[in-house]
Amino acid sequence: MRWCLHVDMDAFFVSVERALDPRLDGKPVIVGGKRGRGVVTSASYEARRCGVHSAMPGFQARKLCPHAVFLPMRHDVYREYSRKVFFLLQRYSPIVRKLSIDEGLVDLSGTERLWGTPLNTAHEIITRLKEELKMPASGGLAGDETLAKVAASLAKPHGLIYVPDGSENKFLAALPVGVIPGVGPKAQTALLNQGVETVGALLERRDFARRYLDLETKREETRDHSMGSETTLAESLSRVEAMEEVLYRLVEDVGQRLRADGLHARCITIKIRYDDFETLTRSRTVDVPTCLDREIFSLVRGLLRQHVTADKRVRLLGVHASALLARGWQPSLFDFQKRLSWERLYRGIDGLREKYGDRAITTGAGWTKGG
DNA sequence: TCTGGGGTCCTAGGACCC
DNA sequence: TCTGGGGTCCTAGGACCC
Repeated sequence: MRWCLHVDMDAFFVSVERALDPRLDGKPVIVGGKRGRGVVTSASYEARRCGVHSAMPGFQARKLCPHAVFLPMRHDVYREYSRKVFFLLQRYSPIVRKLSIDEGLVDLSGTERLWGTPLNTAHEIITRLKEELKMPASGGLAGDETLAKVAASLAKPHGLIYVPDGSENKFLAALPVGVIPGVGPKAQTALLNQGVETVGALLERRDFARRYLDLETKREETRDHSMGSETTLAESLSRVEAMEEVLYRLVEDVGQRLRADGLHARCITIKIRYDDFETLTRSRTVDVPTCLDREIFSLVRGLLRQHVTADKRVRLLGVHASALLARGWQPSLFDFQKRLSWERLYRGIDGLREKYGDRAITTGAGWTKGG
């Protein structure tokens, strides 16, 4: 029998802040949403009682919960705590999969000899997370990954739900279809219009079940990764030159991350969002994959000038790299030499930044305009 | 001073090729 | 005087997740 434990941290970013500053215990705490146009990233359960939830605009959260403690995001700190969490999970099984910064899947199959029944082990893990790391978590224990995830989401906060072998259908039948990972508001509405409200009803409709409930076929690990950087401007822009300066900073960020991972991108995309929230993306695929700021910038600048609407103000700009390759492309020898020296230069800059901070080297105006 | 930023996956149309 | 048609790549948009 296979046993999957899905572990999901409760209000993870808030919990990390509390682990570092116990004075926050018991108070409504909100991470993110401080800047003018920011949104809530994580809200403590005290804050949620006021109606605050993640993705809510900051100004709204402040209105609903003015006495909350607002904290800025500290990504590095959360990543460090995430490592601690997964280090603890790995004590209980050699097979632990990281699903996100605050979610993991522990395969407890065959660990009975070492740790006792999967249910006891699951309890133990949730308890240790709380006691050793001060990280409250919820768990779902089931014979299937999807089921375990659903169970964990229903166990929140700080609970554990166990779905015994053979009781899967009984467990699922009465639940709304929205509990299925991948079924969001749109799909839920579409299903509701067809008279399908619960997972049980969905299971009876073979046509829909195939589309939404394909629990068996697991996705292959052939993911075509992508990475990007985007920013909502504190103030919307109307001058193209000002947009280009922002774009260059985004390009630098993406280029640095590509080089850090030893990746080259074949497809570069620009994202533009106007004040009225109309959003467009325009992409270019290149023959020679690149990780060079100057090449990426030249592409996105071209796309910007070609597609930006002159009389509308821009509130967000983004640069994304996709169709990422580790190696395997064959430029001509001449190009290769030339590119290699550029790559070396950028890597040198990356190194200095890592050592002395992002402000150590800034690009001159000539580069910004030059492409 | 309304509506973040990091991603993945899917669909659909058109170009192009055989 | 008729519209095949399958496969792949590129592009754009959108749903969804944390």
